[in-house]
Amino acid sequence: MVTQSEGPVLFGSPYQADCPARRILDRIGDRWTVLVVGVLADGEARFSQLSRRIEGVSKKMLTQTLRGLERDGLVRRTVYPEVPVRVVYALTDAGRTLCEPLRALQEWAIAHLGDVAASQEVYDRAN
Amino acid sequence: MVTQSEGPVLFGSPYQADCPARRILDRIGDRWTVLVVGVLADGEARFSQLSRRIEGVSKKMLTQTLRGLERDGLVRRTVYPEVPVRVVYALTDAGRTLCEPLRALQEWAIAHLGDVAASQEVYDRAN
DNA sequence: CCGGATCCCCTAGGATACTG
DNA sequence: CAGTATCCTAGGGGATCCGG
Repeated sequence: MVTQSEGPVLFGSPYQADCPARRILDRIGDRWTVLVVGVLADGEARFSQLSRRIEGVSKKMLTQTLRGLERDGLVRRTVYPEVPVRVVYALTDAGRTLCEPLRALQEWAIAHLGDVAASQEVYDRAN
Repeated sequence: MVTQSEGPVLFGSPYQADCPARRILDRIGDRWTVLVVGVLADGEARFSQLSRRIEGVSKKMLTQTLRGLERDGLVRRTVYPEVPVRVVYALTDAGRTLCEPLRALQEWAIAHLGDVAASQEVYDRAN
């Protein structure tokens, strides 16, 4: 099964400009991006709600991350010009499609984290 | 469909010590880790081969990444004490299970990169 | 309440040279 | 060939203050 011949198998040469691996890594390689998508997967949220649910994120990083996702068309930002402004963030249809692969990753994590931890212990004991 | 109730919701509270999201992000958040696994998905490889296929990675980072993967039990390192030493890296069974979710991500990237680029252009034009 | 603008620190990680 | 050790700097990202 590990065979591979032609076509854009695996991750190809990671430094081609148009290499998908590069792009996707630039996007999800950033921890905050993934966490924001994770929270928004539960439904829309306001800035302060995101701030609270993603403990440890600074306003600067949260803003920056949301701008990036908005630019990518994965998140929609809606401003309600009320008295104190209200801003709501939600995943777009495109953004929602990203949840699936992310969930697969999370499931992998849940399924294998125990083994990984055990392996680490063995490794550390031997070193 | 975006409803959610109980259970380990997508990424939950990201700062619990045992939160899977945290762990998995620590692992795949790093670009080199993902690229190494991607290359090894094609089969075992020597240090210099990895070095060549993953253009731009420094020896320091490659070593560090491989050590991390070995510690996690995802990669097996075999040393052949020949004249010039020969060292071969290969995915373990556990490591191979990680290929699937990663592939899903890559497929997402391929499918949506065009839209993302288009969205960016629109966004940038408006700003 | 949302988030822009600044300052500033710290460390991830690249370059280089050396060893077994 | 397969690393290890050392040095050094770019910029990620936190803290803080301000404006709409």
